[in-house]
Amino acid sequence: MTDRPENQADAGPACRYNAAMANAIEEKWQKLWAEQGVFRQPNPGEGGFDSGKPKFYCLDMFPYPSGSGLHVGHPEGYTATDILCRYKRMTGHSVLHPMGWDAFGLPAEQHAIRTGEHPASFTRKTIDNFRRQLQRFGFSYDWSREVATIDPEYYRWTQWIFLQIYNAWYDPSADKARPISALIKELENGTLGVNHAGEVVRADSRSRVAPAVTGSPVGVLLWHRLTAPERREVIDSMRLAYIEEKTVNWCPKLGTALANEEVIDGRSERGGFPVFQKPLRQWLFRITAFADRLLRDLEKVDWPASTKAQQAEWIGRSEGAEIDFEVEGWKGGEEAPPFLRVFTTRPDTLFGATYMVVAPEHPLVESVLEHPPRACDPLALRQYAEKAQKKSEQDRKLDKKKTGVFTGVYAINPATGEKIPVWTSDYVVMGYGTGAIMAVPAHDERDFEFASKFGLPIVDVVYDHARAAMAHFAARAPRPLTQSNKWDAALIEFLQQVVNEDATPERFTELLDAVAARADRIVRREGDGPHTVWFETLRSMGCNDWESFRTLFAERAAHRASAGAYSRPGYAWNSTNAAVSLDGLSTEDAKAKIIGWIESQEIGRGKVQYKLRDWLFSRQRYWGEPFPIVFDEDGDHHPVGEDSLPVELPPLTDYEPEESDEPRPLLAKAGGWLQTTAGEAGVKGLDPETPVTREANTMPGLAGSCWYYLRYCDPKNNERFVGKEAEQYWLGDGVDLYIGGAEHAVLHLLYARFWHKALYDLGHVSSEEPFRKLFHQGLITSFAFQRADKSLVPTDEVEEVREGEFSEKATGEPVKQIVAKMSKSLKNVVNPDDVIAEFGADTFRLYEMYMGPLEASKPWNTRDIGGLFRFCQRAWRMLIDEESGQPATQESPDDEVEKRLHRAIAKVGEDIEKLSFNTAIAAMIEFVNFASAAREKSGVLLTPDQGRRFALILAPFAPHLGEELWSRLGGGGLAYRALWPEHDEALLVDDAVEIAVQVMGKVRHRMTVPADAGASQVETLVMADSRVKELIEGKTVQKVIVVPGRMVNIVAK
RNA sequence: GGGUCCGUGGCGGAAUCGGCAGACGCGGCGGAUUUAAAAUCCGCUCCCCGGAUACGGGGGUGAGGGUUCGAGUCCCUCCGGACCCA
Repeated sequence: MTDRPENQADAGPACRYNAAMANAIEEKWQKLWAEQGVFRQPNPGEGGFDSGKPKFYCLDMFPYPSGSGLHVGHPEGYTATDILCRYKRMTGHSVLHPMGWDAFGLPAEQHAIRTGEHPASFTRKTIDNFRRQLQRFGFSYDWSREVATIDPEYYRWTQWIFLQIYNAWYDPSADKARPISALIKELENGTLGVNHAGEVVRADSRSRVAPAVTGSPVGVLLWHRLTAPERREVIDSMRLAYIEEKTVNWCPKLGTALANEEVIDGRSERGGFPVFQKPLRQWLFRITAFADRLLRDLEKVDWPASTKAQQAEWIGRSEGAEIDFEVEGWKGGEEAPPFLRVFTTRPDTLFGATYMVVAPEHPLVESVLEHPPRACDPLALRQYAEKAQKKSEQDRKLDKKKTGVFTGVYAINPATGEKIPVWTSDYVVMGYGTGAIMAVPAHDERDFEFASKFGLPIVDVVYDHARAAMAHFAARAPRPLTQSNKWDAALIEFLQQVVNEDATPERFTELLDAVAARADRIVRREGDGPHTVWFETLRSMGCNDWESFRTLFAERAAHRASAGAYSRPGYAWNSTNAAVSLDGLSTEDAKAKIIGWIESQEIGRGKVQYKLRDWLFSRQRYWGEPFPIVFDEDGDHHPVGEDSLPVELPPLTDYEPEESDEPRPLLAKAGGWLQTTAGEAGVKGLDPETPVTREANTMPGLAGSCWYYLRYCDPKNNERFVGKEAEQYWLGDGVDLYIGGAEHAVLHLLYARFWHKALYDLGHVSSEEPFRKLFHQGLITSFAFQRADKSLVPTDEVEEVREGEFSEKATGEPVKQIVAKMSKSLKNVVNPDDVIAEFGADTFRLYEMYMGPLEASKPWNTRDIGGLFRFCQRAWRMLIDEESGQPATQESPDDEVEKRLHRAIAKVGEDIEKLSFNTAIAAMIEFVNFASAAREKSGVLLTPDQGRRFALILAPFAPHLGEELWSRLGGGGLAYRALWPEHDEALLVDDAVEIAVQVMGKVRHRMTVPADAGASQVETLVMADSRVKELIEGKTVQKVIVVPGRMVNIVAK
């Protein structure tokens, strides 16, 4: 920046608003606000609380205090909420506007490994730096409510919430979480029973579905007959927080499990070390029990449509069916009945299931290996199954090259009665559905690839609109249409009819008859638009003559011919047996019909399935919340008593993960802490001397952020995670406005909603949804430069040759200016501290809000900041004499200035409510421009009162400048505490308005008419105008449309 | 491949319900101030044609079509981009 504006120089008048002054007044007011504690918002029951005011809870997303400090993206959302909060206070609200730190996480731990500095001390420093940076912006956070997830007094309650969830189960009949104690009671009194599979069932329920290969016969077992360990197992399996052996990506070198995104080609993203699949006992949250409510309740919240859509997509509700396929040629064990159960979202394609696939881990594979049928190659099968274990689930699903082995077993397709082979392949995984699928290669991409590779039949059972029509034509076209050499022209006539009418298959025969009736008039019209497209389609399917076309559909091979599966909805085809026919039905109707048939045959049932998985809650890290759980010598888990919380993190001497084949969390290094007694750990119900081992995993990063908005309501409470009264007051109907980035659209928001609902069910919070209104600020991007070959050039290697034209300094080659994310490599990262030093925080705030709509992603352009700095300067000059620093005002108000001021007040207030800050600022600029011009032309000044009112509407945006102007103009107290100025509606409208006069929709003339004139009066005035008469001379006026206050349109020919 | 959203001057962007397209800012051009520059202030600035004053005409919101007295805004097709999911 060589040509930086000289706003720092002390040249110019003594009292001009420049960077030095901006920084001085900003620091002055920040000090004063802090000294007077003006940002503190009391809770109900505390001194200074005003119960007469409506509440407004405005929340910023919990920042992670990274070592590199704030970037320009942080203050965007924070400035928006600050403006709104300041405005809400001025309009008489009690405003809760807190800030805190989501401070656990890997970076501090990695820093500890490098430097040996304790993650806590490092994190404290980054927090202090973040807080300093935020305070420099003048944000009005109530810092007395500051919380950090790493404070033992905070994570004490994170652990407490874990225990609430641990001690709860999901009661499907009540559709809510209830305490485990209630479950035990109902098992005791026989309302609930336990079946042989160890599942809790209603005592009176009877399953009509035949048992599957994986299940056991159903029968109700009385709770009282179970042994104590059996009972314990049943209870533990019902908890909302439960332990399960889960396969993870284990990296021995790093000594930790990795998320799927951290594994690339079987190696760790960091370091490139090999990663293996390893079963690990881990904690999971049963979020799937809440799937339906999490989906349903999206309707209750005011959130961006895209975010709702993403959550719904993530939850992934699909209505499908569970179907049992009879298995032949396989002598399973006594206990294993000869059925293969599958779940499918497309039961309507049942007729097209030409083979089945089971996961390599499926019990059928093991059974087959014990008694191999004749067609089975046991050696190959065993090898394949073992190899599959080593691949990650992600790789298995995505791998383009399909592999698999035939099990030698056949199943019967219940719809067609055909024998279909059962294969095993790693593209089917055990974790989803039943671990077995019916493969419909014509309508599923992966099945298609598999079938193509292994030569399995591919049979069409669904067609899109056009292919359905082709199939109809192939089967039913009368001879006159097909015998001539114009069969393709006739087909195209028919297709045109079908498409034009958007006809469903029911109408096909009728349309075909109509085409046949004029068979002699059909000509081939290749070369004219739509016809050509159809001809090309036919050729691409390899249909060069009538016979090949007819055969294609007769053999149900249209999808095979076009070398791709058709997986979208369409019309069922080729789906008829003696008992049921789906032909011609839309996919939706076909699903309903086939499910009805399946249920009537007692071979399956309709079933709702979710994509959502339970939340894996264990991490093998150090820098996270410890679990309030210990294990006894039998390996059974026990909760730490609530009065013994928090379970604090033990100090470690080093944070280096152990290189090991055996997954071992970092905390296992703290031997003295790990091995303890029940008494010392505070476990109830065990002999205090019982030796126990603490849970050495820690909670994941998203745990602390699941409830911070609750703690803010009552951050110092040490009796409860949040006081009841405070929670009800601030959160009775949820957070009023939650602003943060769209990158948290799924996980954080979904997990927080899940915790909130669990707490609601258990009676700890009063609302069902935590965040009533959500808003995402857009990304702040930056300009970057692109060479002709699309490679990017760092910003400092580019110069502007002419307006809007840039070239690379080294080569002189022209480069294109594009918008890209800020990145260190592109040298286009902006540091807020630098910008503040050069222009002040007020200018920074104004600039970010003026860039464009809050929700839009927009490029940072340093050049533009000067405009907002000049606005501050002009606003200052409008009211303050630049030489003396004294107010430059006059005694009596100018009418026009007063009118414009009212308009600005009204517009700014409205726009703040709409979060339309860019247009609010534009309105203030317009006012300042008007006042400057008035002074220039006629020496008119504002009165002190007008100046003060302007200072008040400026204050939410540029709080320091607002405060300074307010005080210099004699405002009493702080602008921060003042009331928003009133405006007079009567002054918002002019007596006369200029309207446009259109003739045939084109603006031809402008006229000034009274603002309150009615439509007929306006029409009379307009039609009497001489210019209008001129314009319509020689024409007949057919109609005159009057939009009062805007325009008149004369329809004349 | 699917979902969500978006295409308006040289740039960022305005434009309630379908009613004067381009508010406001940047940049650019011209002027004032200055020894000079910076800073500051004032004026002009969608494109084209004619008149050269305060005017008149034509075109124009990614492309093409449609609905309407009237479309940046609504509908259809296409092209391009962003984000999310796969």
